[in-house]
Amino acid sequence: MTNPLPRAFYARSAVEVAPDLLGKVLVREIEGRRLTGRIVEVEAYLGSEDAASHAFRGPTPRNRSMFGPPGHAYVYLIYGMHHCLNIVTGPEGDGQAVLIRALEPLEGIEIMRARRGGVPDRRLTNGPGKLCQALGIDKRLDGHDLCLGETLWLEAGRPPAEPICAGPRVGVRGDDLALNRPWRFYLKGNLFLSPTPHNRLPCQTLP
DNA sequence: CGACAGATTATT
DNA sequence: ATAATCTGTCGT
Repeated sequence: MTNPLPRAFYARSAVEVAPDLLGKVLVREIEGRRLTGRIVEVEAYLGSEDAASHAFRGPTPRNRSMFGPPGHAYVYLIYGMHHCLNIVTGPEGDGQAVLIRALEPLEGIEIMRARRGGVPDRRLTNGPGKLCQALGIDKRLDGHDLCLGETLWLEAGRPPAEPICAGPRVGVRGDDLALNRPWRFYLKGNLFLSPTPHNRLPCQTLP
């Protein structure tokens, strides 16, 4: 039996859901094998009010799942070669989502190593494109319902012991407001964070 | 329709 | 620093 997080968990603002996703377990079932990782870094994106969001200018063929119901996956191809996994949140039609930026590998590490070409374990899932490659996530999963408990879903984990930090989002462009919003959330000091310079900057610790 | 930037990564 | 090369946006 699987125990996916319920739709109600996702039916809130991305800015609320994002920090709550830290410590949750992402489960990918592929050919009967479980590949899982603990979520350690995320970024929240809103819709028409967030100049850094794919949803800022409204629906397109690529981002249409962002405008669907919460609790579904939004998977897109970036730079023509890497996939990124988002979790759709908020009310349907709003275009909110949370980007999963880094995982701490839990189960299926052997398979992740094979999929990632034998890089050191520290680099298996420490970036949005890397974790998709490690878990075999691509556009076929775009629009997938995460509340079914099939193929791809999320489960509750132990509440994180590490403090939660918030800072500016990585690699985004937009107006000053979008650049400065502290909507990147991560577990302080975790070894599997993405290799961004922000890791070394002082962070605002959430209560 | 052509140019170009991009929620990235591995390599030079 | 740069290449890999898919999408969307903006300008001609």
